[in-house]
This record gives sequence, C-alpha cells and structure tokens, in this order.
Amino acid sequence: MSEKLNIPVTSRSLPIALLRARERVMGPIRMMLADVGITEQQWRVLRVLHEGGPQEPTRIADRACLLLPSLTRILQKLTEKGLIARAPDQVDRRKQVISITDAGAALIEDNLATSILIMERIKTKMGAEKYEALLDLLNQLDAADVTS
Amino acid sequence: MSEKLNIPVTSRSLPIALLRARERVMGPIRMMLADVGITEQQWRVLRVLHEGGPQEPTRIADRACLLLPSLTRILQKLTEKGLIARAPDQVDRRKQVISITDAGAALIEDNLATSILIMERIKTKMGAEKYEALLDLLNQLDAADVTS
DNA sequence: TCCATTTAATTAACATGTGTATTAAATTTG
DNA sequence: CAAATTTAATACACATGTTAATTAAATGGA
Repeated sequence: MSEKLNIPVTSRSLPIALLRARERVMGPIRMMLADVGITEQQWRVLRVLHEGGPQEPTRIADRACLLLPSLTRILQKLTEKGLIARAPDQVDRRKQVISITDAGAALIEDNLATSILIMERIKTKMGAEKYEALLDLLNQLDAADVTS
Repeated sequence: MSEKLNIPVTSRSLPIALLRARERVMGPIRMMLADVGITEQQWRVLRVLHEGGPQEPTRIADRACLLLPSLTRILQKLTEKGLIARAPDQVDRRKQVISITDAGAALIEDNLATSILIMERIKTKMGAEKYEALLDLLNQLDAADVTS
C-alpha cells in the first residue's frame, strides 16, 4: 500500500476553520460599525486608544493587530474624521503620540455596549463554557512556537 | 454601585483572538507560498479545483471562503499565470466552468506535502487533542446562528 | 566624533476585502 | 407570452493586507 497523504476537508482545515469562524463573529459587528460609518480596523484603533491612552503608532499596531503601513493610512483617515489627534514625541523625534479626541471617545462610548451585547449573544448561543474553552485554545495556539 | 461594562482585554476578545491565531498559523504557510509565487487566496482556489474538479465561480467562492468580486480578480490572475482555464457553461450561459491546468495541478502536487507537514507540526506543538478540540469549537461557532 | 546599524514611520505597488452597482441570462408571475 | 424578479458574474470605489523601499532620527561601537 502506498503512503497516503491525509488531506483535510475544509471543515478540518485549521486556516479555513479560523477564517469561517471569524467571518461569523464579525458579521453583526460590521453591521453595527457600518451604521457608525467606520471600519472594523478603525474601531480597533479607537478601542486601543480609549483603553490605553495616548501612545505611539508601533504600540497601537501591535495591540490592534495591524501592520504599520495599514495603520499609517488608518490614522490619516481617523485624523480627517476628527476622531484622533497627533503630536510629535518630545523625547524621540522619530515617534508620534496619538490620542483619541472627545468625538472619538464619544463614538466608542456610544457603541461599546452594543458591541459587548453582540459578543454576549454569541457566548450564550455557543455556551459559556465552550466559549471560554475556545478563547483558551486560541490563546494557546497564538502562544505556540510554530517556527521550528 | 453602578453597573459595570465588562470590557474584555484583547486576549479575551474573540474577534482579536481569532485574528491572532490565524496569523500565527498562516505565517509558515505564507512563506512556502511566497517561494512558489502565489498568494494564500490563489492557493485556496487551486486547492478547491484540484480537489473538486471543474466548477463554477460561485461554488469556488463558497468553498474557498472568498467573496465573488475578489474571486473574479483572482481568476484573472490565475488565468494569466496559466494555472487555470475557463469555458462557458453549455447549459446556463450565465455561468462559467473553471478547471485547473496541468501546470496548476503540478504546482499543487509539488507543495501539498509541505503544506500538510506545516499543519502537522502545529498539531504536534499544540497537542493533538487540543488541536481537534479547537477545530470542533470553531466549527460549532461557525454553525451557530448569530443573527437573532 | 564619525560611521554603520537600528528603529519609527511613511510611501509605493500590487493583491484582496467589502459594499454597491451593473449586465446578461435564466426563472418566476401575472 | 411579456414583465418583473432572481441569479451569475463582473465592474467600480474605497479600505486594508503585505512586502519592499525610503526617509529621518536615534544608537552603538571604533
């Protein structure tokens, strides 16, 4: 008998399963954000600034899971919308300090409850224990050293 | 005491956890595909065609988790690269039938083993049981009705 | 101090994501 | 059968993903 490659069907393919699960979760959230007029990524940046206070782009990118070139463009958009402000770092002149404006903070505060309700609904549908177990496993996967 | 919103830190935010986990998994796979000169999405389209035979764009989009407008552009690229061929559907003239070429099939066959090895490595790092449990939970999340 | 290196941010170029509009062909309805 | 509707694919516009190149500023070592 020849050695057989065990090709996974799509539901047992981890990359595809992660993709589908994320699309399922983001559906309702994108609907909410469309009403507000901002994108999922812009929302994440505002969340990070609202939570963590003024900080530099590199740190924002890390916490919001964005690449720096994408963040550069997003910060431009958010500045145009008046949702953030930028200032040069006094110590290190390569850096900037990005802060959320009152308008930006208001946008977050007006929609955070809805966002949390959407996630609570998913948690209920799935079952709280499974939901927590899923988060644990995802964090373990993220922490795994996959390079060797 | 005022009611407190339970704002999740990023590691307990399901959308972000899903995003980070997927980036972790895709890192090594993207490296392999970069050597081959195709993108992750182009790889998925070729995989679907190699596995499922000639089929129409709508079906490919569903199986490869792509939106139709994205797929339209990807099919144009793959045609230019000579990895797929297109023919009109004889029954329904709105449809097309996309098929993989010999060159496309060769590309898949030359790299599928490596791709599977990468996933096996992740499975080992994580532990087989946790890996399977994660897939189960992701599929349950995808199957959950999140709209109500 | 001077130069090589590193770091922060931006820019550029190409590919995809995402929502909307469009076109042509098939299907449904009156 | 003809009009209205639905479906398949594409086109368009804007935003982001991704890699490489670029610029300016900081840092390290001879």
